[in-house]
Amino acid sequence: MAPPGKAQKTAKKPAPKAGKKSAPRPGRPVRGSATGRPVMALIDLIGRRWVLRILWELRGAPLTFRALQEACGGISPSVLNARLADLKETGLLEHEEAEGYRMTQLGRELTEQLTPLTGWAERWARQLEKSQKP
Amino acid sequence: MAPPGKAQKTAKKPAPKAGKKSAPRPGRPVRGSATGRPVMALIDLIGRRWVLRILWELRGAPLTFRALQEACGGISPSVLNARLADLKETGLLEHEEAEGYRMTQLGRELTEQLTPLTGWAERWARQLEKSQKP
DNA sequence: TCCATTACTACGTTTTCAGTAGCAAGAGAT
DNA sequence: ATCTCTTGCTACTGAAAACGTAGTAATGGA
Repeated sequence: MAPPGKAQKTAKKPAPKAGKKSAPRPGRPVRGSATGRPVMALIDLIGRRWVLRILWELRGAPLTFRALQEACGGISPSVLNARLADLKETGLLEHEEAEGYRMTQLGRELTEQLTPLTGWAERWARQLEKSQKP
Repeated sequence: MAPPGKAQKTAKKPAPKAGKKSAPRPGRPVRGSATGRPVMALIDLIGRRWVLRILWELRGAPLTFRALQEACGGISPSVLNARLADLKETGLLEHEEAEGYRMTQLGRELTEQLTPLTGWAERWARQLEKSQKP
């Protein structure tokens, strides 16, 4: 066991005392990594539920809040709103009165990197079929 | 702007009634999408907490359970084990006595598609710095 | 035998998400 | 002005997931 003798009194953490959460971003410690390396922040961000899906649904045209909610199969508005706040805060998307939520340039670059995953997913599906019901 | 008459579906899900969870996989309905499209299964899978991180940590050499746990900054063993089960079940990684957990060929192809995200994350970091403290 | 390591499992606490209801603001029609 | 509709949310409760720690069985030396 690595950490030496500090196990006797199980003192609790009394005051994390965070009033508000903010999105993971480069330069700050994130879940499971204190280095602040940008790729770790990205992994933390897009590893949160719905984030990837939201980006995916917005890869084409902008969508309004309600349209996006429907596109995501009825995601609850509280969670959707929280994720949208994260994505706005990290500069991946923005809200315009007329059109709704849309990708920023940066966001578009990210989703462009993600589109080839479709191809991989197809191969994955074929492979699983083969090994599953042969 | 908004699609008209199909916003008010009051479809309820009264009986989740699942004895056991299984990983999202192509061909089956996943969270927020009933179509079974492979890319949706992928989005669901890697949008789960720690999945992307685990893949990331295994992109180089295989790691034992403990080494992986440490690499992920002290992820709890119950969650790690659950995620490893998901990833084994979906054919992305496998466990070998001697070396520990290692990517399958398919898994390696996926992580190879993900590595360029490092570059994007660097640009993201620079952009956020600029717009933050100008 | 004792000690260390590995791969987990159990379980109580904390955090996050789901699901539904509802509200304030704006636009158009009457 | 009022009525109705849409939009973008907020509030609240209950369920699910993750956290964190302890502990167990199996294996391998010294």
